[in-house]
Amino acid sequence: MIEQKLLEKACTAIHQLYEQKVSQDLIGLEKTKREIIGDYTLVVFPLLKLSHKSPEATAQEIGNYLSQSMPEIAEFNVIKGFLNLILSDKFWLDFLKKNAGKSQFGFRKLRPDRPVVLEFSSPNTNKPLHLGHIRNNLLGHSLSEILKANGFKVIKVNLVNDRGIHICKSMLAYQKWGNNETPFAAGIKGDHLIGKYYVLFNKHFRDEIHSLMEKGLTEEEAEKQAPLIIEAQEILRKWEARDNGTVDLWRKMNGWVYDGFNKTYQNLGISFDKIYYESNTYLMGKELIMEGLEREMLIKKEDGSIWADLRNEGLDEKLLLRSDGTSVYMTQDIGTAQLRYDDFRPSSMIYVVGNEQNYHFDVLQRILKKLGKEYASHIYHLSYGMVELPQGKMKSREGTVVDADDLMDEMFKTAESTTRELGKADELPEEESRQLFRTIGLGALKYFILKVDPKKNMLFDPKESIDFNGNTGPFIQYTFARIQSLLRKAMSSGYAKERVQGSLHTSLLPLEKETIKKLYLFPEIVKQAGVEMSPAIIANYVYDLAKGFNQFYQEIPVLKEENKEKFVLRLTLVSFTGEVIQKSMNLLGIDVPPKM
RNA sequence: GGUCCCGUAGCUCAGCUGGAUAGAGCAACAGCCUUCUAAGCUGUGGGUCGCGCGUUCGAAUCGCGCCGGGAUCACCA
Repeated sequence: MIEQKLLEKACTAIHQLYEQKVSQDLIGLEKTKREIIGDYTLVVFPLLKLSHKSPEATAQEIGNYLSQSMPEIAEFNVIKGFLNLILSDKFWLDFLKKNAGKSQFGFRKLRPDRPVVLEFSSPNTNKPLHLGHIRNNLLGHSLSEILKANGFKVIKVNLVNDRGIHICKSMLAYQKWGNNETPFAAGIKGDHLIGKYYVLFNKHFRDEIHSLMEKGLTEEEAEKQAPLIIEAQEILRKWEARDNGTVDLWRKMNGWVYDGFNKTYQNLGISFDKIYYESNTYLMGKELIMEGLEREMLIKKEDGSIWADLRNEGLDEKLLLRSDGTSVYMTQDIGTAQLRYDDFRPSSMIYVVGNEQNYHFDVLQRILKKLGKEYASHIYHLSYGMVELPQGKMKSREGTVVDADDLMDEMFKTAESTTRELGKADELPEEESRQLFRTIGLGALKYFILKVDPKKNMLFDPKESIDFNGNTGPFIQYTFARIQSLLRKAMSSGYAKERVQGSLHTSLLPLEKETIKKLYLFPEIVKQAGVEMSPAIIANYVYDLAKGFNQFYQEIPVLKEENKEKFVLRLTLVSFTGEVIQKSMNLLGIDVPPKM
């Protein structure tokens, strides 16, 4: 990387010129602002106490030294104490020649380390997936691709919350009002069918609460005494006691949900290497807790409940097993962590889970540490923000959710109508058109979500459909399609054969250089996205690249260029840009179409 | 109340490991298709970077204090 070399040389320069040792962190090196001529800018202000000269003089002296000792530097200028370095066209051309067409460009070789276990999705089995889950799934999938690009072996795992009071509510409602309905007979996806009964339960539950409150109970009392919740709790007890009928129903209904989830996952284009079920992992959790109790890492209260005492860490006590011996959410997460560790001996375990669970993961990590698990310090919670609607947070029970399947269907339809309006599907065969609408619709949706910093809450307004113009997935896909079209034409012209042999000795136009500089950034962007676990960094980068390329494309002819060197340069630049756009989009889990 | 997160153009978002006149897109307005795909390109207008104080040669960026919004603190998940 040229930045590193510039920094080292700058240190040497200071040492030579001012006889002072200097560490690299004191030197500010950054990309030159767009309005100013230059490629890299060295900020000299922090160096003035070493040079004892004016900013201008210092910049001038360092500039002289650097341009003499580095052939890559063609010239430099000094503006207001900023030293702007201009690299030679040859440097950029060499970079282009060396990396264009290289399939590994920007990606690290596989490290010998142990794998990374990445958990995402983690749905409850009582309702279908919604937009919040989409964000989770897209982040998880993209992150796995980004980590792979950074040389990690990644194991994608899903933890299905298949047991607990929530599924019992759906089961109860189904028993009462289901008439043995099946997804097949009803003609709806299994997860939606179960969701229907979950909503039904809550509707009747609310009714019961209201009538109890009219009889003088407080809301809190009513919520505990309503017959429906008592019946649901009874189902949970039967389930834990392995009651045959209950377990059979549970199995049947969960099976429907899995079929539904699998369709949604497939539609979204995501997959897992291993699926854990809470109904299995909570037992391991119990075991670990009993073990921790024996070794006096945990405490037991008089009523028999078991707790972790975190008060000397500034937190409170945390319940791990109820007085009746049943487990809570934390119980199974402890078990799951251990199972994962035993299964894969990972170097780290990443959890993609919403920021509403920040406290939970903080506590989980501390408890595992308390239990003496060394892997506790290698747990990372990728805490992402909520997707909010204009009226606030999505709430399943209040019906204010954007359903994942509906949203995808809507995206496909919008993609279709927009594409047809533009007349772009006219010559495509039916099957290809269908594929294209999917690619574009998903591209718009995925990019819309992934371009936002994962940590931040984001807003989705269902009334305003997701855009296809401007800073969007389709914009980038379109740029890629134009590139492919141009390359196809070049191939048929016969010139293309000379592409690789071209010596590329020519000068660069500003728009050419701008694009090359953006391509040069790609490896660093991939690395940064990995370190920060942020697909948004890739998304914003590839938009910038596509935007810049479109300016180039608009202003500078490629196929009509008669100078062979320039033709070869531009064609190389075009195909390389296509490669990097494709790689970037794939890191986001987005496909790019050959035509659109 | 304790802890944590957020507050940048009318709207959605970048920029935040301190650096030069704070950037995109959408929306509005004005241009560009006998030239490689106009889902594109160019231009105009639009900002007390929530407020105040501090650190610094230099603060949207760091620190402190307010104001506003959100999350969380369950024998829920």
